[in-house]
Amino acid sequence: MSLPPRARAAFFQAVWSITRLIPPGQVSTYGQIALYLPCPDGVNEPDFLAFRARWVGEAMAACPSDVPWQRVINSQGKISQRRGAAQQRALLEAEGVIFNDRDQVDLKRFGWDGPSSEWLKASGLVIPPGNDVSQPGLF
DNA sequence: TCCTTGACTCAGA
DNA sequence: CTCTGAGCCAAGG
Repeated sequence: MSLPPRARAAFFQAVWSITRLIPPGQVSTYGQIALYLPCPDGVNEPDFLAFRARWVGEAMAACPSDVPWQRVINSQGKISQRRGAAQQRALLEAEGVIFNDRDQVDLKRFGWDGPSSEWLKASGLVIPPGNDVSQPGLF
């Protein structure tokens, strides 16, 4: 399977749009953002489900300067290791996000609830089951 | 064309 | 809690 350039560009744009909604002092995860994105046409559904979170990571690696990329971390509540990780932590701490002694953020406390159902509907994105109620366990 | 690397996540041990 | 393997994509050398 392959992700056509147009679909890839649209996927990245959607990732960035959602990321821009994350308020300062809160964080989201690659997997959480992926939940709102539909499987692009021509893409194998099972493969999409397995790789969408990684694709969100790819989108973050190529994001425009107006995207608050620092607010997206991994599902363990940690900053994914790479060049720039230290800066990401510094930016988050400056916003009030607290890391524990294992370099993790408490997603129960700092995790973002996600876009409103109205926003998702207006954007043509996926409204995950239970989006109207909080799901502290997932994020 | 082959090989490597990469901002992921989940289940199992 | 930590570590590994599976999933098997996309870009660049």
